[in-house]
Amino acid sequence: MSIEQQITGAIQACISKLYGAEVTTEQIQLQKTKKEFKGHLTLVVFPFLRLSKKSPEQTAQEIGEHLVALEPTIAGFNVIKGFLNLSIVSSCWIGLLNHIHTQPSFGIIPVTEHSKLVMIEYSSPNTNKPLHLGHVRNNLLGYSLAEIMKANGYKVVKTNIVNDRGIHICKSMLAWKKWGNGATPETAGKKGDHLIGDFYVLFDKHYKQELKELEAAGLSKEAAENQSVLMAEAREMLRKWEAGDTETRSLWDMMNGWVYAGFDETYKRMGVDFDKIYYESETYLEGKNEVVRGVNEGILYSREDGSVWADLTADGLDEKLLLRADGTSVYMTQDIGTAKLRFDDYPIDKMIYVVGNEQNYHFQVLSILLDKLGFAFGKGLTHFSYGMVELPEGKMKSREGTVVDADDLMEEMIRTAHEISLELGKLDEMTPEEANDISRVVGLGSLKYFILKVDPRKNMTFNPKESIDFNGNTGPFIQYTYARIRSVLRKAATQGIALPAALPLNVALSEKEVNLIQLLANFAPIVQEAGTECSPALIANYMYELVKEYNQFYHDFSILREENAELQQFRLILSANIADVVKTGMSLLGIEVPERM
RNA sequence: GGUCGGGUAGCUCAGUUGGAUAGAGCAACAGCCUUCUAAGCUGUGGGUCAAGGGUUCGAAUCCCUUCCUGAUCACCA
Repeated sequence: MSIEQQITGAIQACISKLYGAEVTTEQIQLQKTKKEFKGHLTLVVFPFLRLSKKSPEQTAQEIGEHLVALEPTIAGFNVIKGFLNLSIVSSCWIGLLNHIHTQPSFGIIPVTEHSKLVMIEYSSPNTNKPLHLGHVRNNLLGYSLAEIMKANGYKVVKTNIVNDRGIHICKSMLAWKKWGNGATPETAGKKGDHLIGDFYVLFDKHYKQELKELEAAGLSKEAAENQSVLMAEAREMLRKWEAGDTETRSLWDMMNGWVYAGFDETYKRMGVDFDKIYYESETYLEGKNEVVRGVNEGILYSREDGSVWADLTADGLDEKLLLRADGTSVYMTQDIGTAKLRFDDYPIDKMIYVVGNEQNYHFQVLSILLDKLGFAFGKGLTHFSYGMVELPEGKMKSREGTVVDADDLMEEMIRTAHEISLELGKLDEMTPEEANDISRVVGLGSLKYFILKVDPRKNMTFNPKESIDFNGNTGPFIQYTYARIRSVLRKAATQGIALPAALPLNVALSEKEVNLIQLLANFAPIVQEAGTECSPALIANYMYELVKEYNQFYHDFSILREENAELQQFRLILSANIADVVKTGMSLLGIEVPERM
């Protein structure tokens, strides 16, 4: 039983005795006492005024007096307006720390055979250009959410649906054929995804030029687009691809292979991975059968031209096309097919799509359609909708060359971390390997934390000109705190200080120390909330609060120089547990922590 | 125009089922290394929580109106 539960019970008994009324635990607002006030837990007494028929101060006063008499764990109280601040005896807090200390899981729920299975789709890139900052946010959120769901006791399958077919891929292929001179990643000295991205841009450049010339010859914009030879060739290539033309397919295989090798490198650098990858080229025909079934069952309808539609006006939405007149699929149809495939492949209890908020409408429709088509999982699908990453000038635009490349960004962060570490003399006694590894951990930690600390639902601003900070509310600040604690613990070990399995309860604690125990105990509920709210940011902000508090403690109190042996042991155990929670919490964000930095 | 988000300090962001004097970081200024790592700690200044109304003992938080802003409303994905 937690301290809060114990106190809540005492308050219930107290209200019952004082006012002869039974109140539910929901009616008891017991919260952590604000820093400015004395005490540990605060009861808001306003809801009880109609019972006491007295002023807030008098009510708080009499409840306080009864509580102290009734509940031995309450050492004292003070009243400010309608707030009853309770002080809990030190032994209670040490008991709580002992409890945390002997439970290495920190509230992480183990995954068992009977755990529910959640599939998380994230990343989902196109194979015609390298990953950029938008993908970085997606990947970090997806990976972190997967870790958080695992910590909440779910079996997790991380999945990626690669958009590897379509007109955009053909554009890159065509440009390579026309102007590539047989370039490969090796001959060009470039990652495959970047090479393909360059050809995609090259196609666009030539296409624009062609349009300009046609328009100069007096054609309207629309007519020029219709007469474009380049676009016609790209479309022809797509037709050949769909017909299974051997030459087109092998070119496609080769070029996609380059892209995948590039993506793999980026994913590896970023520290994200997948359990199952779906390729659109293998799934895009799947939805059609479901749609045809939907027509037969009268859920969907055909028009005279043969196209198939869903009427969603009853749900307050529009009509939605599912099959074109020529029988080909659209995006929605493919997603229906992919969903079916996935549920055939895995016993999925919950499906989460990590996709930008620009597709809110799409997923609203998808959920309704899957439900109408009789898929039990349709209604319950979660669209983890996150906001855009914007530059100070607004959205990233590939045409204006303002797209922030994922590989460049990571390298830049690692390089900056290396420079700063050098300047601070942190790398002085390290081997080059150690120095590089710490730079990598710190640089990526900074980037990841910067992105994950923001509420995922909100758009966020990234200024490429101002490099991401390493001071203040940042990843390195949290990593640094961890490294400091580890350093103290190493020193304690060399001094032969042994730590007991449990601390004696009679050590007197400072407010700061109690505060830290309270924060530690908060980790488990935060992890839970991060899962239900789909918000790694909750964990990030908790981490910051915890280490900020710890750094103040570290500054104000000494650990190894403390002469009282029991107090010293208490501080070491407190510190060790904070380090463990930091490590665990950061791992839920996909961020590593260094032993020294 | 319809639908759905967002608007908190100069900048980037927190702010729990409605609770106390709205908090951090960055930037600016002023301090703290003979002591467990100064990527740290302490202090100063900085706010009409977009505006107005309502509910309430109590509103940044809930409701209504208005303003600004973003996304979406494709036979693109």
